[in-house]
Amino acid sequence: MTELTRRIVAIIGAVPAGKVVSYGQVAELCEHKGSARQVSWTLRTQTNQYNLPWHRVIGASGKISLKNESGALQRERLESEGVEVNNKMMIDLNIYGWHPTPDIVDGILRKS
DNA sequence: CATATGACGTGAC
DNA sequence: AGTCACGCCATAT
Repeated sequence: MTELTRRIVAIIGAVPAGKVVSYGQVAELCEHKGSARQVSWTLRTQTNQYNLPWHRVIGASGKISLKNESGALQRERLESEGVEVNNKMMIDLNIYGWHPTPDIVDGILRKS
């Protein structure tokens, strides 16, 4: 696995329940701004092996990106931990967005 | 090596 | 707020 993938897994695994992050935000926290698509690729391929809280990752606009059944499942899992999702699959990032401080992020990346 | 493919992001309108 | 055209970048083929 590449260094970027390792970091993405570490960051996503550290998102607290009841909070959400965007794909691009995860990329930025990994010091790979602009690699949002790699975050989605990682989620699609590595989720099972690392038991990641994939449902806490959404689009930058606050909208759940998955469609149909997968999206419905993501919504259920989020609501079950207290995150409000409106009828347009949108989440208020001002309330549920995760904004770790740089030192926290540093610890996460260093520890893994 | 050339294209295609995304669970994306952003600016323009 | 919603659409669109690009830009982005690791993998896949």
